Amino acid sequence: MPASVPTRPTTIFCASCPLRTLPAFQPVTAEQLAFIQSLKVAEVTLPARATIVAQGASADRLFTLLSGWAFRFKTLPDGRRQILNFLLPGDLLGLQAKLFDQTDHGIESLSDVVLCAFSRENIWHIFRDQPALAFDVTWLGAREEALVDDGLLSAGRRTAVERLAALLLQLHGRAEAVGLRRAGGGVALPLSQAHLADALGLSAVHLNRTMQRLRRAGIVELGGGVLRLPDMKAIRALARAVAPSMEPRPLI
Amino acid sequence: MPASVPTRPTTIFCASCPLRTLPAFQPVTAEQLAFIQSLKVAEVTLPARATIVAQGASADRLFTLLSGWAFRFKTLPDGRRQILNFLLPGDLLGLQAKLFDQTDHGIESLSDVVLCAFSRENIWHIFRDQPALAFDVTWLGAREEALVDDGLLSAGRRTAVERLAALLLQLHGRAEAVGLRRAGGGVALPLSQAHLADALGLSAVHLNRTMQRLRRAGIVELGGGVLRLPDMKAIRALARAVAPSMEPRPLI
DNA sequence: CGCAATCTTGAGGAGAGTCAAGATGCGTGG
DNA sequence: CCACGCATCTTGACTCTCCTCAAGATTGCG
Repeated sequence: MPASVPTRPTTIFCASCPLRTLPAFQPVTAEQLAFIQSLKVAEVTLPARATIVAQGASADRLFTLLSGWAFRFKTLPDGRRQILNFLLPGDLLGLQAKLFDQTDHGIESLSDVVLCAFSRENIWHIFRDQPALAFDVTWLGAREEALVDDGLLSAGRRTAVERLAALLLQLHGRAEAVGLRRAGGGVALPLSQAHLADALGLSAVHLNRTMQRLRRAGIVELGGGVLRLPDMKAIRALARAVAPSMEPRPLI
Repeated sequence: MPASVPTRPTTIFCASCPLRTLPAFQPVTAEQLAFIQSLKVAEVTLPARATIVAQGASADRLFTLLSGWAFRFKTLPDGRRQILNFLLPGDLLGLQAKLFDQTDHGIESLSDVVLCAFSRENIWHIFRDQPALAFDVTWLGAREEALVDDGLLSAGRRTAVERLAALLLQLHGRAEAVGLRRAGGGVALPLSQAHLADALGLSAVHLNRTMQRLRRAGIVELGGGVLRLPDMKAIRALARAVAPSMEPRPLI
């Protein structure tokens, strides 16, 4: 896994950003769009399993995930790993790393990813020149915290089945919102069971058994990188989750 | 527990805010100080165990905790509760509630608290008129997320002893930083064991037994609302925690 | 002085972890 | 085209951490 991030020249213009056409994202003014374009210093393509931000490293850049999946994680000295949350297209990466000069978590790609890179100084320009966009940065940070909050509720107080149901439900909804719906009614989900286990605070073995319970109950179909939830009502009841708000969100 | 928040006129001027004298907080310019003062619409005093923000409610205000302790939490429909993080003087409350128009977590006081209240619109004024302060708001939000990240690492991957050690270490450090040091070398800690259990994803019974292990090992002394950590080296090793950065932080 | 919340202790059980082995799938190269 | 190797998934057996239920001891406070 390369610790440094190769770059190549920008190839996608924000004005024709494929994400912006999705209803999940708020519209922006022409001026804001031009500003965002001016922030973008590079486009970065990485394969699956690449280190995007190393744990403990200082990040010199901030990214928006254009396509693909990634996750934030922490590891303890003896190797135990906790996945903090998953990152999907449109999500902001490295805000903490940027603000604190050092991260105590890493970010790794799950699939091939394309990232829009913003330089360190540019972040400050947002706050200075574009208060509405600065507000959006804060909003995206708060949304990420809300995801981690839910993960903590899961790890702390939900049973294994509830945790898995809640996570699959969340990922299904998020993937759908960014246009990852598949023909058969499912969504692409490039996670191994080991990833799910590390996200939920379970062992891989126990996660596997829990998954089979949901499968045999006809609530989850997962295989070949595709997730289908045939019984949304049942899985929502299991997760004891409230339907997440589907309001359009900012995209920077 | 009152769901609404009584107010009384402002009595403490930001210029003479007792928190600002602490080295834990960044200095501000006279102009910023005046701006912050202009944001403050009220000062709120609440007793222990009061609801500051109800779970599921929309928050019309943002607060800075001036004195006392509070915590953010989520509950499942059947009553299981997870404490997300603890709030100490200088911390910002209700940012998520403000940004999302509705919270799925509640905030409750642990001790008598005094809050500085900012109105909903004023938050926007910060972004429009004071980019440096807006940046600080984002910073405080990211810091809160870092705390939740650590809580998730604990709940997901640390053993009961490690979790407790990590939390007590964190709270000890934070309390010290805001001047809650006591004569005997400890810090005030107004938490019941039930609170610690709910923060760590443990049952109250198991937390009690875990606490006794740390006590008998001479690593923790907790009683009468005072926490002492006689063997910092041992508890840090147990928690497998890195020493948190002690850089001055923003105060709004 | 007495109630209520909190803390403590015991006993038994269940959920989840560990260890270990085998099955399945897949990309690569001979 | 098949064989090999590696990663992932699956299953079984056993263990142990942590939970639940239940009863008592302490403490603080009106």
